[in-house]
Parts: sequence; C-alpha cells; structure tokens
Amino acid sequence: MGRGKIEIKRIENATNRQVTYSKRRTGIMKKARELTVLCDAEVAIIMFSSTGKYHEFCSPGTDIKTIFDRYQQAIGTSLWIEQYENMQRTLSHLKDINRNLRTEIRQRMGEDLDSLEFDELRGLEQNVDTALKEVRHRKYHVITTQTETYKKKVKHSYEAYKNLQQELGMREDPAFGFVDNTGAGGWEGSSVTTLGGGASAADMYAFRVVPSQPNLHGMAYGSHDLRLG
Amino acid sequence: MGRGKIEIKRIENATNRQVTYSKRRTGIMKKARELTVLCDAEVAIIMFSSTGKYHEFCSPGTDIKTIFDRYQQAIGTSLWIEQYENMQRTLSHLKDINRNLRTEIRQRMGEDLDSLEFDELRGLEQNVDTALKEVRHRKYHVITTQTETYKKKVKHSYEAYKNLQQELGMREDPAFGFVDNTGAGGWEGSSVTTLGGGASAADMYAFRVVPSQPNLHGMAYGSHDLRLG
DNA sequence: ATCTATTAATAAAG
DNA sequence: TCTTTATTAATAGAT
Repeated sequence: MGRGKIEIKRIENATNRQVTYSKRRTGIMKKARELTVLCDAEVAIIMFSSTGKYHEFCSPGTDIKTIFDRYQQAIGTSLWIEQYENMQRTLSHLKDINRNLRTEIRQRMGEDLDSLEFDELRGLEQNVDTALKEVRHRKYHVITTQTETYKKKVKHSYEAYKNLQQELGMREDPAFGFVDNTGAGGWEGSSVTTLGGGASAADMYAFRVVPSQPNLHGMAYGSHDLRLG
Repeated sequence: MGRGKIEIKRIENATNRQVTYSKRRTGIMKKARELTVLCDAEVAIIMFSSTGKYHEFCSPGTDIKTIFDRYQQAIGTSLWIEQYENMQRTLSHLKDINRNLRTEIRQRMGEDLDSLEFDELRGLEQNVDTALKEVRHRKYHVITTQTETYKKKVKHSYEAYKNLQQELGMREDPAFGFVDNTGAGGWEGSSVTTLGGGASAADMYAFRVVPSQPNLHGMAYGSHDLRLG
C-alpha cells in the first residue's frame, strides 16, 4: 500500500526506519481505537521504538494496569501476584524470626525472664554459665597472646637500642658515651605479664573499640536498643 | 476498505461485531508483527473481546512481563516496581539484621569469639556475668514461689482430709473410724523446701518443657541449630 | 509535514 | 468460519 511493495524485514536506513515506525505506529493506534469502538473490546498496547521511546494505547474507560491484571487472571499464571505474596510471607516470617532472636538475646541478658518455666530457666542458666567460661577463656587467650607480642616488641626494641649504642660507642670517644643500662634487666622482667586484673593490664594497649563487623541492628554489648531497624 | 464505508461506532449486531472483531484483531496483530520486524521495535498487545475472550501479541525475543516492567520504568510511576524493590530492600535488610542477631547469640553462647577485640570480650564477659546472676535470681524466685504454692496445696489438702475425717467420725461409730494422724505434723515439715540442689527439688513438679512462645528459629536453650529457617 | 500512486485491509455477500 | 470481491484505508517514496 504504497508506491511499491516492500519486504517485511528490518529497514536498514535508520531515518526510514524511524519514519516508517512513526507512520505505522499511528496506523496501529488508529486501528486499535476503531476496534475498541466498533467491537466493544478492551485493548492495551505498549510499544518501544528501536531508539527506546515508548508509546502506549489503552481503551478509554480503563487503564493499562487494569487490563494487565485482567490478563494475568485470564492467563492463570499470575506470576506477579504470586511472587508478591511469596515475598510478603517471607518478610513476615523473617520478622517473626527476628523478634524471637531478640527475645532470646534479651533472655540471655537476664531480661524478660517472666515467661520462662523453671526447666527453661535451668537450661538457660547452664548455657550462660558455660558461655561465660568460654568468653573468659578466650579473653585470657587474647590477653596472653597480646602480652607475648608486646614483650617481644619490647625485647626487640631494647636490642635495637643496644646495637645502636654499641655502634655509637665504637665511633665516638667512650668518655662522651651514653649511660649503659645493660645488665639491669629492668625492661624484660616488668609487670606487663600481670594478668589477674585483666582490665588494668589491657589499658596499657590501644585496643579498637568499634566492633569488627557492621552493627546493623544498633546493638553493642553494654547498650541495648532492641527496636526494629 | 470494504463494500462500503462504515461509521466508527459500536456494531449493534452481535454476530457482525464478533466477525469484525476477529478480522480486525487479525489485522492489528499482523500490523504489529510487521512493525516489530520492519522497525526493530518491541510491541505488546493485550485484547479482550466483548465476550471476554483474550488475545495477546508480543514481539519475538521478549515477553509481556518484560515489556510491562520496562513500560513501568519508562513511565516513572511504577507503583509496582517501586513497591517490589522496596520489599526487596527490606528483605535484604532483615536478613542482615537476622544474621547479626544470630552472631550475637552465638557470641553470647561463647562461640565465634575470634573476631572480637579484647575490649569487646571484656564487655561481653561482664554482660554475660550479669545475665547469669539475673537468671539465677529469677530461677530462685520461681522455685521459691512454686514451693510455697505446693506447700499451701498440701496444707489445704491435709485440712480437707481432716475435715472429712471429723465429719465421718461424727456420723459413724468411733470404734470403726480411720486412724488419726493429727499431731504428727509429718507433712508440713517435709523436705519439699530443700532448695540447694535446684534440679532435684524441681523434678518433683510437672514443669512444661516446651517454650511458651512458638520457637520460629528452631532454637531452644541446650540445642542450637542456627540455620536460616 | 504533505502528497499520491500503489498496495493492503476489510465489509458484505456467498 | 472461510472465500470472494468491490471498495475504502494505509502507507512508501517523493517532495
């Protein structure tokens, strides 16, 4: 229906393609409008040109979303609604789980114990007791390791100092040398190894205070805000 | 384009309307297919006839849901996509929180302590220590209360027995009466009040073993399976 | 955009 | 529903 027959295949010339798209799009929209009027039908059309522009048609008296909902009901496989409801379920399930996890944490903190029966309390007590031993053991391990490391550093530092001093002594007149602390052993046997107090020894080091993992639920040992994020 | 020009208005004759719908629908689909090929466009069409039957067209290489998603993104007011993505975000956030809660619980159980710095360990230790005291205190309170209740029940039971016995004695010949244990006080002073052992006293009662709240994350004090539900 | 020769769609009938 | 065919509608290519 033009000055010549055309083959139905992709129009290579971009301008021609664009022009044809425009003309034929108008044609289809007109046909769709006529169909809705003549035959009392509902029609929804969505089109994207190769350049990404979008055009739509929809029968008057309704909208695309409505037609799509109807379409999904008709086709049965309401992928969307199903997916949506699935997510809703998962979400509410996760919230329940979270609430229970928070409850467990509070109970492990010695709060909200009223709802527990005696047997549960006994189990919790044993559990927390065991945990406390574990934590203490780990704390001891950490402080020991760190103390060892510190002692080594001190020793190396001292040896480095001695070496430098000796080197200096060989180059300068001994009469103007530094005072030599060697032999007193004052550093190596210092009180760094004292462990009983824990805290007092720890304060000697510069420990990190921020948790090593992102604290997404706004909770750290010591301050406990248990609201949902 | 027929044996005569027609007015674009609803076709009243139902048969004619149906025939026209069928013909024109085919026409539009053909046009859509041609447009797709000629102009490298994406087209989605959904139609409902007045009788409720549905027909669809979709460019090859894609599907209606995809085109619709794209349409919603293009139109901006993608109520659905937005809602969907919101849910997705909430879901992933909840999962993160969940993971952290589980980590905290494990650490409160004395596991997974490797990632904690000394200061964190110290805080955790103090926290768990305090919690342990709270739990013990509560446990003591519960066992005491329950023991009191039990003692009262026993006492009431005994008094009821005595009353019945007295009534019986007034009605029958004393010579055929029951043996009277009154005065021995054997019940009231029994070992029920023994509390030191805890467990041994508790075993006398029928405690509930199931938690009072639904345990959605499959976890109870004593057995700890931390997989995601 | 507009024009128009030409093809395509289709209304009515069979 | 399918075909036919007279007639109108759509549109390719040019301007």
